[in-house]
Amino acid sequence: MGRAVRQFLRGAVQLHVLHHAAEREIDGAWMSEELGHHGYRISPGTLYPTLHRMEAEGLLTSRDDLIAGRHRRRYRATDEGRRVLVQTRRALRELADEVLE
Amino acid sequence: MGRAVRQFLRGAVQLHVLHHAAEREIDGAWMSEELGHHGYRISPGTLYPTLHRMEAEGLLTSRDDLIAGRHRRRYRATDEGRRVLVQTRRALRELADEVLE
DNA sequence: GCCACGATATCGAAAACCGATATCGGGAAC
DNA sequence: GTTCCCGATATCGGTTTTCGATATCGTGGC
Repeated sequence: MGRAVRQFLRGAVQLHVLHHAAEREIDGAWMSEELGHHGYRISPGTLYPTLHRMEAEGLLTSRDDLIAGRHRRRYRATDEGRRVLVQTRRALRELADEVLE
Repeated sequence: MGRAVRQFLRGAVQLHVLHHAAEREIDGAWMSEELGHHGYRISPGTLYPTLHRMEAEGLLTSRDDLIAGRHRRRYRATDEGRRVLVQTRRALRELADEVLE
């Protein structure tokens, strides 16, 4: 897959995160696997800072969950995150309308 | 508009460029205006290096056109650029299918 | 106590982004 | 024909983001 396609997918990572985090609690490992299924191949060194940024911007909240001894940081979308999700979906819809026949 | 939306749009800039450059000759100024109409607000310091990169990667070819005295670099998509356009459209379609309703 | 594990966090280098500024060539003014 | 202006493109320095690789951290098994 070319750089241009990867760059497009990278821009969509936050949309993907918000989409799932608005439905249920997610964590980094699950998100990494989920994105992998869609061919996103995002590295931990990109994914985790992205989650931190989104939390710092108020799009996500997190709590530290202990599961079978191992701790997982679980994220949910905030109200602001849901607003941004709506905006980004609208941008996606417009893009699709213009670029797909 | 938030950073997350802008980041999504930025990832789509190359898709937009390929979409138009596959139909007709484009130049930086026209592309900048066209993107502006869709709320993209990309700065020259990003747009021009992006066009250069895409040409260096073989997605675009350019010729230096003189129009009313001013020279404009006009771009067209290459065959490789069209292939990447198809791939990126496919990625967009899958994304829309997953994230919209 | 010590080690292996899995998830998360962080590191340093490379790439990309940005606003601002420089360049460049012809037209207009005079 | 010299000077100034204008618009498009190119480039600059600083900041942000990405990346693979590696470190950290807490628990359970031994």
